[in-house]
Amino acid sequence: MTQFLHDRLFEAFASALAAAVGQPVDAIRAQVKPAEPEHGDLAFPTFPLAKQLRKGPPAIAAELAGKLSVPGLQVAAAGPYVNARFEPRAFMDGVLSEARGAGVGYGSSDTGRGKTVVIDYSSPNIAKPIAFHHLRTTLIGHAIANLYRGQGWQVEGINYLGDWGKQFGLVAVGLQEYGDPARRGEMAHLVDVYVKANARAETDPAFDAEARAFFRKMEEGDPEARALWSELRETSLRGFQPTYERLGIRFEHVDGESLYEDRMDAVIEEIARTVGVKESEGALIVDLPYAEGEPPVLLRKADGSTLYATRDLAAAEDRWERFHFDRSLYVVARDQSLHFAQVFGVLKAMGKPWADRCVHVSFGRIMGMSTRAGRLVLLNQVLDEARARALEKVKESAASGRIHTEEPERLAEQVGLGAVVFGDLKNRRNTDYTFDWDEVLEFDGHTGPYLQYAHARACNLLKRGGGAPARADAGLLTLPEEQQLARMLARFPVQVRAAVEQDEPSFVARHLIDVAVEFSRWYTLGNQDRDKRVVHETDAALRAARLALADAVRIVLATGLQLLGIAAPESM
RNA sequence: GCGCCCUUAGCUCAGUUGGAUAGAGCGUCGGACUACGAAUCCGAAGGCCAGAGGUUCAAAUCCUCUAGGGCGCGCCA
Repeated sequence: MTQFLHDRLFEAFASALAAAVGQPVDAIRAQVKPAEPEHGDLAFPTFPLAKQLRKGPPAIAAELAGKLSVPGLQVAAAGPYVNARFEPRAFMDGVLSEARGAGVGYGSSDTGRGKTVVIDYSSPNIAKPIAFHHLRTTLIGHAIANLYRGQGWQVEGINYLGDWGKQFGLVAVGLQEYGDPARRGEMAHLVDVYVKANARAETDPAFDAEARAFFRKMEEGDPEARALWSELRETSLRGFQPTYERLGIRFEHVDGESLYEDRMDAVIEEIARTVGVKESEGALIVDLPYAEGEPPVLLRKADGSTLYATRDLAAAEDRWERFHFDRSLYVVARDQSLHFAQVFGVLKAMGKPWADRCVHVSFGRIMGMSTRAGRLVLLNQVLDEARARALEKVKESAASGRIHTEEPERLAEQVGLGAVVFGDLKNRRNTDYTFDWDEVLEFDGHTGPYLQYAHARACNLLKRGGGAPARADAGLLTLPEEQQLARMLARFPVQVRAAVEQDEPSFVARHLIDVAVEFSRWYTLGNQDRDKRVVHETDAALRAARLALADAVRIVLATGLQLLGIAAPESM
């Protein structure tokens, strides 16, 4: 567990404190906090001890600080706190060798070796519009998959298509009414028809009944209905593919609810046998005692067709049989938390020992989406707009001679998507965040392009300085900015681990900002003071040391961006 | 009506699971480039952490209530 430099120093401090206090390390560990920068790196408040020892916190802190002697740490009391500062030279040396020794991928570990995680993400409903809000499950799921892979997990990413259900009936029936034969193979056309059919069904019960009838025919295996279903599914999949490609997403599996149509009876039978089902108002339900007042789970409608809860139950079992997972994640909007509580509750009631390995990784809504003429904003529109805006910037930079690029279009794509992707992932996944077209496409401030820019500058420094030095004297890096930067670099693996543990990519996103801020500050010192330039003009040893630090920054930024699914161009 | 989640600077969000004077971006105002790349950096103004109680040595953080908002609640997914 204590594999990274920061972990080792933390543990050393905690165990020394534990010994001095005479308490178990576990209890002490929870008390050790990050310190305010001016006080060092780690802090231990003595208030809880004060009560037990009946002494004042400052006295205890002073006494403890006097007792502690830990290699690599400078321990000092400050009021009621015992603070530890990482011994600068050794710490800097440790950070540089750890990060540069690991290279891109720094922060990875093998803690997940032999373990399997199933991740259900993106999972669009076929024949429904792919709007901007699909971005969240897609990007969060992708980042989580990358994070688990980095810790050695076997990742089974599943794009679980909503390719079964009444909406197909709606589109099928809608095609007769609103379809344009010439546009039959177009995804946009399907969306068009779906939107119209959906609106029609709201007010026209006869139309709605037709759609239901069509879906029932699908379930019964009617060849004509199945042929149309198959065609619509193909059209949709073709329509999604370019979006996944530009985001760099590939799924291990593309499944669909349709996969389980012939397992419905078996699942219902098993539930009937283990949990018990009953009929209510013509429908088949399972009434769980798990929570008073919670609504029952519907397994089968009065007309005999099944519901998505039934299919999710079958899917969960299937995933267990296929992967014997240690965790099974469902990256789905929080709107559906009741649904997953029900599905997991049924699995538990069925006696599935793996039921508690299933986790609903929920995320909040994107508010205020109906900007621009009250229409749904399509995902590709946003990505295209981002690329177009980035292209303007790229052209400006090229015109002013700041960059040279052979492929401005490609760079614009990388930067534009970087802005959109980071704009989403920087938010904690559970917050409902407000969509603001201008903010998502913003390239100034702490954004995706800010990280990419910092990375490009680090790359450029290495280019100017003749590459990353093989050896460097860490003792020469004595500027406060350099120390602060080293701190941020050392915390990167800790943040990555936390991100995996809590399925929270924003931890990585926000930490990268901290790294880039410290790097930019350090870098800019050289504008005023040539002696503080990274590529020092006269002192070769200092230049090597600073280039080594820039190299470590480059590694952390590249690694973090890769985890988030954002490109890291070397020049921009 | 019942359940879940929110409310922190003008706006958008952090706040390491209870610890030191509450932080950042945008916006506003003022500075720094014939450049180790200004998509950058520095400074300033801006907060009764929705409100009221409570627990604690210590509360933005935990508990209760109130107000405001979002979402869900058997034949959609």
